[in-house]
Amino acid sequence: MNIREQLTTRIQTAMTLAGIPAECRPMVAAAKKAGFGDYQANGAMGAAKKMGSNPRELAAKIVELAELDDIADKLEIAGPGFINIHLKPAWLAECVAEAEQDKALAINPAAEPKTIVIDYSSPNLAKEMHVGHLRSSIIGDALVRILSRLGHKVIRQNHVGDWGTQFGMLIAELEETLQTDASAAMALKDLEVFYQQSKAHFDADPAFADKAREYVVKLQSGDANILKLWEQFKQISLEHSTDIYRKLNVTLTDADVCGESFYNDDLAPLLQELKDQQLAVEDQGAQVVFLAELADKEGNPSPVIIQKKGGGFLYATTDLAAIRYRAGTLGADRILYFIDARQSLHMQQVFTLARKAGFVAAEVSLEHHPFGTMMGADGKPFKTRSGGTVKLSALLDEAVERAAAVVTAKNPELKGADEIARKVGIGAVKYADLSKTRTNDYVFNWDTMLSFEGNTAPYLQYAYTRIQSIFRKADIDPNDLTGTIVLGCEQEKSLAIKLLQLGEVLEQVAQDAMPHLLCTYLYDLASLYMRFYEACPILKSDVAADVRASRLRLCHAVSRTLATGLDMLGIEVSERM
RNA sequence: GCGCCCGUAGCUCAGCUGGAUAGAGCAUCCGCCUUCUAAGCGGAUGGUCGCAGGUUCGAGUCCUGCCGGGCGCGCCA
Repeated sequence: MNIREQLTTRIQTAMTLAGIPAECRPMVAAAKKAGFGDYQANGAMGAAKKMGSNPRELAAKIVELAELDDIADKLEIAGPGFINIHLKPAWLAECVAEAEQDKALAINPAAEPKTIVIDYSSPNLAKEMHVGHLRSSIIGDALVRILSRLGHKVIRQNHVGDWGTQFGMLIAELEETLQTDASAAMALKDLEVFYQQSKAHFDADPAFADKAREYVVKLQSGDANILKLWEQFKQISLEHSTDIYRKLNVTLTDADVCGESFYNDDLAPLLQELKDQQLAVEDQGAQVVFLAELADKEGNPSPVIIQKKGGGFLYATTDLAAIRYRAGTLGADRILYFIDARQSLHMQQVFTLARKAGFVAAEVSLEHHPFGTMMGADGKPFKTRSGGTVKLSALLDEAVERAAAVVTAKNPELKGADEIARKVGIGAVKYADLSKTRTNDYVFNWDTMLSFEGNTAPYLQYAYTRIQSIFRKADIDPNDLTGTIVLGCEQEKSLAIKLLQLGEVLEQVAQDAMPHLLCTYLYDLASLYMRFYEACPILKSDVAADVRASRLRLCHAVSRTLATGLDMLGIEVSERM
């Protein structure tokens, strides 16, 4: 089901019959205003310009030739040559009825299913997850869910930081702690504290610092004892992350972890290949690739350091190994990176070099989908009151607490309030982020996100429960509804059209990795439902049985669409709230 | 210095391949509960789309310059 696609096909045909060149698109879009019909085709004006003819006359010709009798009531020409399309309520009703019954809500699966690798979350295991990991985790996970539902093969890659010099220090500290403390789990209960403790130890005690450095070397050379400690550390740190993912309702599991250490053995051969291709050259003792593709105005090429003076590798090296693995071994058609906008240059370098070195074929799409910084109310990066980094676990706990306060204040007798507060609180945090344009910075505000007014998760969740309440009241199973859907009034028709647009929206979200478009869609849908709810009684005694049945099916289509849409954003709904 | 991103209502944000009178929510004001959850709905007020040019039938959207803000720019990741 895709109204826009159907209209596009048919109007394109009419345009061809009218002698319009094929490169002129029909430009079909949902109507921008209530008075302009349901959909509009704006292609006549562009075509007329190209052909040097009169746009209104051309529009008239297209209207005359277009075969839309089965789906449209009338086509009108307005302004300089807009074609306004009024869809047939009976046809819309049929389509909605089909979607309401269909397991997949009549969403068209992707025409060509692809293998899509998604790199997201990727915390540093040396430390606790903090707010800086929030956006990548939830935006990336939303795309995982959406692309999966469209029928793509999605491979999650949690590129965790589990390697590097800091691990020498941490392992040395862990070893010492284990001599007095019984368990590693206890010692690493608070990763942040442990990190600071080791750092202080490292700075204060030269002997310890030497040991830390020695352990880095031992780790890299594969010393069994050191590796065992490292594994232990990794394991416990990963459990922290997994806890966060569960709390956040993010689908990542241990199976998706493919961290920096995974590529260790590949780094030296990779460098050798770059040297063999004469891409990497020695410069000031380091191995560097100069990319003319990213040169500045004066023609100075952009340098990428592949190997440090001392022989160590950098994250560019690891990222190159990773991208080659993803394109090659994993067989990706698209590789999506959900990484902070500040790393744009780095990503561009990696992409450019990966192509140049032949690590990634031209057909494979490499996409950095950057996002902005999370800001506090003061417009500066979000921090604790004392200026520290906000831990993700603390943030999520606070979200649930605040949601509990709001929920119990509104509805003191609510049963299962804890579970509902969890869904509302976590949903609010995620939705606040997902609903903003990804590339912009956004202002984090508890009151706004937990409000039941406006474009928020609680508003959408409430719309869903309101519908469930109707089904309870009527004592019916919404899956067993029968009867014909009839779109008798404007509110019902607008609602039906919106319901049928889910597929269009998902297609665009899948293409541009912009989940806020889905949020906007769901908010529009919920708003239209609320209007319908006010205007169209369902269970009242004076409502005829057939009207009641029709409206119940509409309700069901809306509740399924809301639940499915929110699920694709990783947000849960409740039967009551 | 160079590069990338951003600048839309008092605040938070939309605005899709250039399209019709630039839209929501909050806040402010006015209405609507003997009626399916008023956690809602309807209405009003509020704009030199940072500034100046340009491209064209048409620019918030594309191009150039400027102003203002953020971020990045070879041995951290």
